[in-house]
Amino acid sequence: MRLSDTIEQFIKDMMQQEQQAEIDLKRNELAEYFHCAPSQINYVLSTRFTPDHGYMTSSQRGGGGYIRIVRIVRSGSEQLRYLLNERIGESITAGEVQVLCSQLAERGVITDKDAQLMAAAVSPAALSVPVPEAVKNVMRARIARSMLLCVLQQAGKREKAEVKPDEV
Amino acid sequence: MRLSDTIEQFIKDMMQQEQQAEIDLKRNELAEYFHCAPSQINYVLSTRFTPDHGYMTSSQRGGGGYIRIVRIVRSGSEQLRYLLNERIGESITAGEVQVLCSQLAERGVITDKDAQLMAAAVSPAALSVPVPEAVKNVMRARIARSMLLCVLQQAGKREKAEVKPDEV
DNA sequence: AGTCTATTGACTTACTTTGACCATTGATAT
DNA sequence: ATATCAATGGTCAAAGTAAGTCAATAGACT
Repeated sequence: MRLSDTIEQFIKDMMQQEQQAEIDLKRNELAEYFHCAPSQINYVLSTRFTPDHGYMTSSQRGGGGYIRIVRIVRSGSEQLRYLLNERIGESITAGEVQVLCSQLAERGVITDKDAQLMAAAVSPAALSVPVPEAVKNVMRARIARSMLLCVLQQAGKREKAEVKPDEV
Repeated sequence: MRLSDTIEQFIKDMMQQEQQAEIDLKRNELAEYFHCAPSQINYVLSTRFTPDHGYMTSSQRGGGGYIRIVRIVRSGSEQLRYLLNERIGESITAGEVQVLCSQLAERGVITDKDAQLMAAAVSPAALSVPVPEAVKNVMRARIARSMLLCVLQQAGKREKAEVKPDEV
């Protein structure tokens, strides 16, 4: 088995074992544990813990630094996943985003307010900068995806909070 | 946990506990208490108690000197207007937007979720397109303004519905 | 052989902590 | 009044810590 696979499994086991959808790692410690270059950890993250794989990562440098991996809960709305994986492609218009968000609101996946907020983020006014329209639409796709991913991740947190209310 | 974070929390707890929007500290005493260099206190102030974080600081040197930290108090709509008209200019970074949104959430102007949503809209991932960083920051300013305007309008609607006249 | 995946290491960027030196203030002595 | 001094706080750059990037190299699998 390749090292990358081992590290991937190690991290997943860790999350499994701790019943956590979120885990903090020390890049250097992990690297030392597996006797590899620290950047190997980044490789594993970027090839196996991406949003497409159902994970999001963030990190902090400097003293007390860390790498945080969050698993996006798999039970999110079907519609949301469809939008993320298929509907929104490389490029999308402001009008399309607006329609999609309204639909999400109608189905109760997000609030009306958030639908408006997301539409505002990709509105023509928001991107009024001398950049070709084609590029703007690529940005709209990324902005929309980034926000929907955020919603999906929050859905996971809420679920957990509701399922395990005491335990605090 | 980092020393900086510990000191930050210590100061906030102190203000919380005294129910005060204002507190006076002795730099040297604090530093001694935490066994650190006095300038560490300045570091904490300049990275965690800035106007963006909702605080202002002043100080006096010499015998009987002190450091004063004041929590800025503004109503939700005042805060939104301040951000729209003064704070967000032509250009802003992703990090700054993130701090400002957290602050709005902390003050209950928006939810934590919406703060994350807005931060996601201007995150590096959302704008990962081959465009100069300077241009991206101009776009961030416009996107943020567009979203905050949206929040302000929504707040206005609710106010009307709940019959809360001026305050704006 | 050629291509895709994995590994490594040199270099870069980000955040924190410390310390040497500077500036200001109030009290005290002349 | 003025000079001096002790008690504060401020600044800034260096050192320390930890993660990110990227391109060269190495393996693995057609």
